[in-house]
Amino acid sequence: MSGIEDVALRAGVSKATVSRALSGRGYVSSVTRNKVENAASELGYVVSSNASSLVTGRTNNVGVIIPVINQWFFGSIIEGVERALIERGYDLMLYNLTKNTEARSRVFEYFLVRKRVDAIIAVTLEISPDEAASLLALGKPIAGIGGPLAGIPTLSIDDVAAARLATEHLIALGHRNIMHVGGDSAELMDFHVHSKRLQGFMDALGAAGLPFSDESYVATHFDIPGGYAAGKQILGDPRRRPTAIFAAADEVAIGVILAARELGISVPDDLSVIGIDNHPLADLFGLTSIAQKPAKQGEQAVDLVIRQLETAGWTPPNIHTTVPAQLVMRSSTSAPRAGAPR
Amino acid sequence: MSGIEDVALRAGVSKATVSRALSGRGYVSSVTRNKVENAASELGYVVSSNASSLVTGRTNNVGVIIPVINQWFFGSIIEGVERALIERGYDLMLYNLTKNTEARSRVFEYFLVRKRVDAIIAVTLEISPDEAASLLALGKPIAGIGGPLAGIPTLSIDDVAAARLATEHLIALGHRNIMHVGGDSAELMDFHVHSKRLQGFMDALGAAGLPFSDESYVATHFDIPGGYAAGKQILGDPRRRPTAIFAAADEVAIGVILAARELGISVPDDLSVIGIDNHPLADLFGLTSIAQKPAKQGEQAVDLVIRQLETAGWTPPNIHTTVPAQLVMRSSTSAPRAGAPR
DNA sequence: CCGAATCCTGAGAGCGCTCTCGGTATCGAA
DNA sequence: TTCGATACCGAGAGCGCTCTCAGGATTCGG
Repeated sequence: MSGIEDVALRAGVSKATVSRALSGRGYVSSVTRNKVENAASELGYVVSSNASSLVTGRTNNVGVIIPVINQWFFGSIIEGVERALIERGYDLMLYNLTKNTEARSRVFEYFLVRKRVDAIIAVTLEISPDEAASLLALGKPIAGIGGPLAGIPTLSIDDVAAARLATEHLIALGHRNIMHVGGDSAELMDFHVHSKRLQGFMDALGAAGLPFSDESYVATHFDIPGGYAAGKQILGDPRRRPTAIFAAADEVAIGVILAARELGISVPDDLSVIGIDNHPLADLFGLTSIAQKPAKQGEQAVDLVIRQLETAGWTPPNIHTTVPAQLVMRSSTSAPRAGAPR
Repeated sequence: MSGIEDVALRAGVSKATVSRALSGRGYVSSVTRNKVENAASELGYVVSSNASSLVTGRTNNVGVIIPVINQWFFGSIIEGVERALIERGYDLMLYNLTKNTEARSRVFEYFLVRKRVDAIIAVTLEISPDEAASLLALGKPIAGIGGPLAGIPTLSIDDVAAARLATEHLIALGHRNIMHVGGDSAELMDFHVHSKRLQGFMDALGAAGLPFSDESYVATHFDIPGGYAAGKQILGDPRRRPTAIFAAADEVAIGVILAARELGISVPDDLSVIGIDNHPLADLFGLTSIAQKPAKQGEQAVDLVIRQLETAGWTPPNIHTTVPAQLVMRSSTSAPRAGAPR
């Protein structure tokens, strides 16, 4: 591996000039720049990012902490973040922070601290005050997806509003007997998503003068099998059956639809179903949904940290930014059957 | 940020001793080690990995190149790789290498080369000879998932054998009219998976003396909607309808099942369906499948590169390793109906 | 035509570590 | 006692860059 010295020699200039020519910082005549570039490519030279980081203090790495990878929402975020980072010349260091406390503390105490990243993007991170403090103490730009999170700029859809929007859609269609299938709030990785979506559901019911009881709500796993199980449970008893279900996520909604189909319950004739996310499978199931774009949220989070990094003194304007979420109507929702129980 | 000097001062020892104490290399008395550790934690000191990398030449980073993130197979690999890397003290740098040639060449020419990673794990990477050469030229340990790939140790299930196993299962049940729904071989990211699974299908048919024609095979997108579309197409015409379908992946198989349900075709009574992967949703759909464990493959790939990194002179024994794949029987396959068309 | 501003380049210090090398202390075997 | 092996520690070189600083060349307005 050839070093900067070799390039300098070959180009007949000094190390300093090579550095300037290749990094684009400082004055270099175009003639010299060409010489240097030629020499560099002839030697297959490429700057050692370690050496350069050592003096500049910049690593050109951004750490991403994420609780799950293998789920549409999270996978999309990673894709968005990666794309945006590479485009700007940064590398992505991935930390999959599960509930596992051992690996967890390891990441916090060991990896993130080692001056390996310039900034951190934390995705739906449910962190303890200690952990938050240690993140902040790094003095590095941080952005969160989810939130709000004390002291950290975050962005997400307005979960309460989205849930209310979904519920209101059902109410507007004429439904009066609506149930909610949400996430299990015992699950760590939720950033209070579950409780907020439940809240929005309750708000909408309340505003419409509809009753809410324990019977109006079922918690389950946040995936298709979870929705399926909940669907089977809810729809099993014909007399209790609601005319509409608001699922807290499209995966859950799809599970509900599958359960309904299996029970011979027609969607939307016998049962309307709405979810949140606008998952790629929503189309296949004709699922009405509240759309959000996690990949875009990832890009925005990158913006947030990179801007802090590159424009001195800039700090994010709001502590929490709400990104848009809109109703996408498909065929899983309609007015309840005329003779439906109320 | 305090440096090693500060710790040395506070502990009353030299920089060299601090380095030894903290890195665990070389002789340090336990008394001294304690002093150093205390001083370090009191100061909140943590070694600069850049400075250390600069002299050791090791970054403790492993680059992972992967074509997709948001799919079960790939997401699981990332999870497995990440877990295994963190456990061993390495960080994961993620490069999502799509077909997009711009970002692609960027990763190859710019990122990977910059001495930022100690090793590379390439997942189902369909690379050009040039790209392969540039990877090898880095002189860094590489492992691939998929393959085989010239000059690079790889690991994967035996796709031909897995496909044959799936097909043989159908044949053994008595099916004679079997179709295959596979991936579109025009898609870049496939490492010839599609053609290999088709091959295994053909092999099995041939061995059983069953005919293969253009009609025996449909290519589609490698996901649930793709399987659904293919299913609709295949199952639409009752007279052409096979008694069994071998789908090249569980997502595709699930799509086929959904299509069948919609057409009122009973699985497995009217149609047997088998896939490959043992996807988490396979259970929900009762899908018989050939199981593989991508997360484990990820861990094995990590093993491969880390061992090369840490045990001098060690090189991977085989150029390509086959990992096991087994039949998992569920309820989507059975003997064909007695009066079924042959 | 002169001084100031601008452009271009090189010498060399130093980023924060690790590692070699040499020196001292300890200890068991000869 | 002597000697070699082993344990422990410090001084200082150097990893491969970037950046400051100083100096020379060039341009330009007055």
